[in-house]
Amino acid sequence: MHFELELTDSNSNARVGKLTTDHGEIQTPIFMPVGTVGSVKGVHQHELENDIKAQIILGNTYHLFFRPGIDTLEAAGGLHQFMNWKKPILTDSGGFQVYSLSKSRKITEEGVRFQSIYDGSYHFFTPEYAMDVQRIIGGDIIMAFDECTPYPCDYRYAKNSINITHQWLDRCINQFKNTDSKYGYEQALFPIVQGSVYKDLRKESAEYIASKDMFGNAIGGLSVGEPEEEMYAMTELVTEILPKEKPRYLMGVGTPWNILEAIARGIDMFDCVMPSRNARHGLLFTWEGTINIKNKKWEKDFTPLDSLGKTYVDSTYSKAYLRHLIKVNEYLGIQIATIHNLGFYLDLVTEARKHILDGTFTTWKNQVIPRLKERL
RNA sequence: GGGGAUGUCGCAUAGUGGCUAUUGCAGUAGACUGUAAAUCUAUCACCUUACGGUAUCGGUGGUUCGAGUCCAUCCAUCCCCA
Repeated sequence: MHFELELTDSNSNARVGKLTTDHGEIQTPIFMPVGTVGSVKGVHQHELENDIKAQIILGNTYHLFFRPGIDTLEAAGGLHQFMNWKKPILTDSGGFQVYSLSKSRKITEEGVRFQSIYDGSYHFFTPEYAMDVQRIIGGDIIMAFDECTPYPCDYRYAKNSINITHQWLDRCINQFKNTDSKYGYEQALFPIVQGSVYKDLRKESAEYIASKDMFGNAIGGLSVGEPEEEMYAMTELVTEILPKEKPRYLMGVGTPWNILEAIARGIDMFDCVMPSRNARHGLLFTWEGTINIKNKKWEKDFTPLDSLGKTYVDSTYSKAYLRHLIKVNEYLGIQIATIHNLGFYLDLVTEARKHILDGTFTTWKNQVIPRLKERL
């Protein structure tokens, strides 16, 4: 795997780069659609590649571990083969699910004991096991097993938590180095910075993570409910510490404007459920603002779904038609909305990339954000 | 012509004497940030920004301290027999 930093903006920390994996190249900054259980909900792999123009997607260790299970995934030859997605995949470690799903979980230095949401069975995940499972799933990029702290989170808890996350990281790295890829292509392990909204903890964590000299680095524990300003401040602080020549991934972010602000602070990779989930719920992101397509005002609006949108659904279907499909619960409505939103997110980062390259990023960003925030 | 049944807020429903008439759907709006989410929340008779107020169970009349619920009658719809 190889990352080439092509250019850094002169007016901001925004960067353009190219990440090369055994499953192809990724132009950064990039948005990675989330495909939790072996599918990006509502769309075909064909649409993902050709219409949305996704360059890499996510899979989730926690959910895939339970369904279909690692035996099936291994027998299938890994997730790429199983789902017939030939481009890169990144898998999350399950650390976030242990935080967001388990009511009864016990975190110790050894690992996490938690109850499955599917059948109530008890499981014990360790950093080593999280690596093993991710070897089997076979993502090109795999994530360290971390603890994602909630917001708000008191200082003592956050401080203790980064210690555990850091210890776990060492064990992840050991296990990662002591095992091999199962399917003949390279996998890269990304460690994760934590530290809640505390500057000194973020700094300490970022320095620790940077010292591990891994292929790329991630920032976790943000966009969990904290004010946007805090999220930006933490991102800024951490990106100043993380090495410039390695890709930086801000986990779970975010709104279109969050993404542009984070790009300005030196982030290269994003993932978020928002475009795909909100599509299913009828909320569309466009260059002119967000649209709640379920609103009565679109009932007889036969103009194109998104006149500035670049996917074929944007010009093929009208707002009134999509509103109708969503209102009557037709699957096609979800499919169209998801293609639109994910297509828009990919267009967003592509435009950002262009503007970084031609030196107009900051002006463009400041111009476009107020419009993105409009409610149509 | 004879006999029977049923009428509850757009639709469908619960409710045989007692406190704010139930629930679902539809409608209207809101939420959603490393996805247990095609989900969740609010609202959903009328007036009021709100607090709050006024109604209401096909119509009318009656019994009762009190009626969606009991009685009479009318109206509407459906079914059966001629």
